[in-house]
Amino acid sequence: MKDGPDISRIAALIGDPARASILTALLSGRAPSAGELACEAGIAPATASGHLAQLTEAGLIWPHKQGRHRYFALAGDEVASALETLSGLAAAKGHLRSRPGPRDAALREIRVCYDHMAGARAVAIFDSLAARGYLTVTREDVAPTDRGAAFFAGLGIPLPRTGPGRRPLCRACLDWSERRSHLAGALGAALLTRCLEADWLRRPARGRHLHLTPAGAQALAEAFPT
Amino acid sequence: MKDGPDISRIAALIGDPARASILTALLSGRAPSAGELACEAGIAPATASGHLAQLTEAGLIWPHKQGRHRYFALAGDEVASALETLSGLAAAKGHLRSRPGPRDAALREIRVCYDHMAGARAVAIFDSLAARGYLTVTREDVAPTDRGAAFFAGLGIPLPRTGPGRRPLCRACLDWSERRSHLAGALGAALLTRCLEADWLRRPARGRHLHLTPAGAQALAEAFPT
DNA sequence: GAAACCCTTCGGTCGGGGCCGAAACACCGG
DNA sequence: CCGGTGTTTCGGCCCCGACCGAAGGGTTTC
Repeated sequence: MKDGPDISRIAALIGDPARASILTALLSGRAPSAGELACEAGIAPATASGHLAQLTEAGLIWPHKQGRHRYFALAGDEVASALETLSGLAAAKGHLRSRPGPRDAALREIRVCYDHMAGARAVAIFDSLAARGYLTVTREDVAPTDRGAAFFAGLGIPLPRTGPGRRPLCRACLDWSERRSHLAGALGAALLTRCLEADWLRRPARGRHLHLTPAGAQALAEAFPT
Repeated sequence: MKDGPDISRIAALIGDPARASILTALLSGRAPSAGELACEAGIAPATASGHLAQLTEAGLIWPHKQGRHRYFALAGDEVASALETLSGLAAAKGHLRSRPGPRDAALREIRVCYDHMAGARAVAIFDSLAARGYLTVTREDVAPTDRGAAFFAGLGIPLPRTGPGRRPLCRACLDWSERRSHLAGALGAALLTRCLEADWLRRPARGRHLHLTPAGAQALAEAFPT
């Protein structure tokens, strides 16, 4: 009914919570893969694929295919500036993210992030590893030390193989509830797998929750002292 | 899933076509009533009322009650700037409004706007009135001259009464298809009523279209020469 | 007080679109 | 050629929310 550019089409794209999560994740300047973005938004890869297709077709993001992966970045600074302007407006009007609810508390404690652990407990594990010299943590990179490799072997986790075309061994993933890093990458995935297999953690049929068993609480406290 | 302001809530508000129409209408700086905004967005008053409540609660617009009417304005320049930024982004990405279709052409020629005429024909009438000195048009106001009053009386349209609490006699309404003003207000409404009653125009049961009868085409051409 | 007018609330309908699981498709390494 | 992995397509479910008609407050004019 109005002339001019169709403001509602683009606003509707940003208006979906999952797509907004994707866009704000891209606002950091990184170029994550489709799967990582799905994890970030808390949705299944299939759903994320649909969202990414919409955003790509609208010209808001640019895909960059490389091997099996597809990495995404914001299409330009015009997009970034529009997102920032909206953020400023939202902040000015006092519309903050959902305040913590009852089940939100459990999520903040421990949950699945893609294929590794996240939440307060995961951050504590990361800190413990770093404090005892099992990980070398730089601004850009995370790697296990020799002593760290031995420590993981003692937990029944041999270091996953590394190489070109394979998944990075370690990554630092920013935890949204803690605003600090937890362990991601192939090693983070192996750690979660080990915890599930040892029945330290159980994952419900649905959702991102993780249930910490009593045995798991004790084992994790011993393995990762503060 | 992310911290920070909830960008998606506000974007979702702007993302609905009806609400976007309302907001862009307010972007002109006018303060239309709820009914006018409903007309602008092409929705029923009941629906518009719901949208306006949402926008008000979100702090994007400010209501101003006056008598039976409720007028609305944008809540501030932050809102306006966010809308403009989105417009710019939409334009840059080539997302224009629906391209003119077959029935869109008819709408651009002549249509109903609330309770008066709009479109190319309505703009031509407005220009004709102004050119012949029947209307005094200032930047802020429109008013009929004495000669204009006589002219309208000759058409069978006595000047509607004016006064406090009553509808403004004349208003200039910006035409979206022509980007110029047409005659609104009580006088504009009376003109449309006269045209319908003289069977110069017919309005279908639904939609904003107006059908110009042959007699109407002749009568309007005589009454409002270019 | 009655009537006209503007706006809102309420109930109910309905369509769009987000979501997931499963399967198909691409790509890599062996 | 064959598993492992990342991504997309497909089919179907389901819920949110936009929409309208009708009825109910408020307000102004006669």
